[in-house]
Amino acid sequence: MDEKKLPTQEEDFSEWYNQLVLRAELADYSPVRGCMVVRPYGWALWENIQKALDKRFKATGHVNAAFPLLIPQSFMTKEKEHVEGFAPELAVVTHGGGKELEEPLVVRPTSETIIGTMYSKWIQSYRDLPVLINQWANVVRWEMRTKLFLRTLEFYWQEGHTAHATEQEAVEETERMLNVYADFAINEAAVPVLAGQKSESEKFAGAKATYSIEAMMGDTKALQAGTSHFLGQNFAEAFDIKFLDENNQLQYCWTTSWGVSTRFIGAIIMTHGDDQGLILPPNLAPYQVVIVPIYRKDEEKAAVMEVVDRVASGLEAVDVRVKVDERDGLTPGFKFNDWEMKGVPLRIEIGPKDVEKGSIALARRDILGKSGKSFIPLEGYVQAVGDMLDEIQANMLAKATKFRDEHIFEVTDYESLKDVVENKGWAVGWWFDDAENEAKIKEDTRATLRNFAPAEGEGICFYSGKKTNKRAYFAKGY
RNA sequence: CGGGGUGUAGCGCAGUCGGCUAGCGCGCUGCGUUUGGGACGCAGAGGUCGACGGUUCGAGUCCGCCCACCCCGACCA
Repeated sequence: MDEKKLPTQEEDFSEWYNQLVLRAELADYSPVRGCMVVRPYGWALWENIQKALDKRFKATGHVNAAFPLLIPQSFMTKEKEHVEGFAPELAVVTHGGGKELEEPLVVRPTSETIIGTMYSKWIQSYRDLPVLINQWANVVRWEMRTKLFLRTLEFYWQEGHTAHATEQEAVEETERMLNVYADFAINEAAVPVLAGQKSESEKFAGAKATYSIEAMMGDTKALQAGTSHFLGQNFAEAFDIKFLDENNQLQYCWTTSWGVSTRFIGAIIMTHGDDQGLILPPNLAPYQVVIVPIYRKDEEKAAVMEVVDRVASGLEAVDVRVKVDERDGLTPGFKFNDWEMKGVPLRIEIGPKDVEKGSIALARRDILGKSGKSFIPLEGYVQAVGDMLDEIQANMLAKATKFRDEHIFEVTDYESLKDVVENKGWAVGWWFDDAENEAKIKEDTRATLRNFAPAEGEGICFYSGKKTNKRAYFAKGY
């Protein structure tokens, strides 16, 4: 095996992913099976995701708080569907301080129960509503098969939990946050997503309705990249979250919850990455620009570094995230490959020839080779680099959107659905909503109903032949 | 939990029929020459051969049991 190169996506997409995560230094395996260590470069990416989302949460009126990691086991059993959904994947703490606990504690797999408990205490009146809280946290779900970022025993996420006076408000909140996620995915991560409602069988344990954003990965499999749940009054009833309305009537609240996790990093990797490594969208990349200095002798080094420092500080002054690769003893060629593996959107090369000519060389990560390379005069480089980053961001979205659209196929009968999900990508078609039929398709093809698609008018279900006003996407998923 | 596979240096691996001092590549350290697409030379450091038990004059190698991890299925943000 050539250790310098990744396996290609073509020959083994899964192995390409595994090795890329390790070699780009995003994450590493932990001593505990199924857990992951997020390395500084991966965490920096997560921090940028956090910033972009958090800004949107604040802009829509939410505030952050922190709820505890440990939850009394009994809390988990209060909402019937919630227990059933999560029972198989709970980690339970039975001992503390050297003694067996009277009541075991579960490590949160999500926080509806503990937050619901607190909300019942905090909410008395319609004047207390709505409550719009988010928390950034880690959660634990005991998964059987794990994969870095996509499915690990412990993962990091944000979970928003809101309580409202009316059903309509809660439904609006659910949709608002779904749109926030879609906006974030498209405009920050350059990951085109399809937002829609999940089917009954795919919805969150305890929810009335679940919505998701679905992204297409480079192997055409689907990845649920974010979810938003309308919880109705299920949790309000289970946790006694009540308020007095304007008419002095006691009512249950309507609640929602919504989350995006470190899994989203997997979505970025598999949406944009190529055989050379990661390709990160400029808006989220830990380093937007890397500068590789080139020189032979010490005199050259001094002259080159003078320009390098000037270029770097000029960019930093307008908040471009810049890394100067000053590592000694590595050839420029090695550094080019190294930063390509790490997905830095734009590379600037500065050598003696550039110093002499008063220019710098730009190489964009989204277009490899000569066609992605350009030489610009030092004069006005700040503007040029900024424009280039914008262009890369836009190009990445356009490319990913084109790829996705080319791999979605309209189906009108079951045979063509089978062919599409097996060989081509995603299928979309008229679907008469029926859980049994959905299960049969899943069993037959291993493809699942990802979410419902926008539909106008009526059509004939590709499976049952029944008249329906719904359309749905089907695909194999992660 | 079912099926398959692998455990030898930080990583990837070789180690023949049981044989004496366990090797190779990458990486790592030092020095020198290099540096515009994955540099080279020289000198070094680094090992409870997954664990336990057995067979044997002798076990990385054969036998037994255990453990861990990976891949494929059932479940999943």
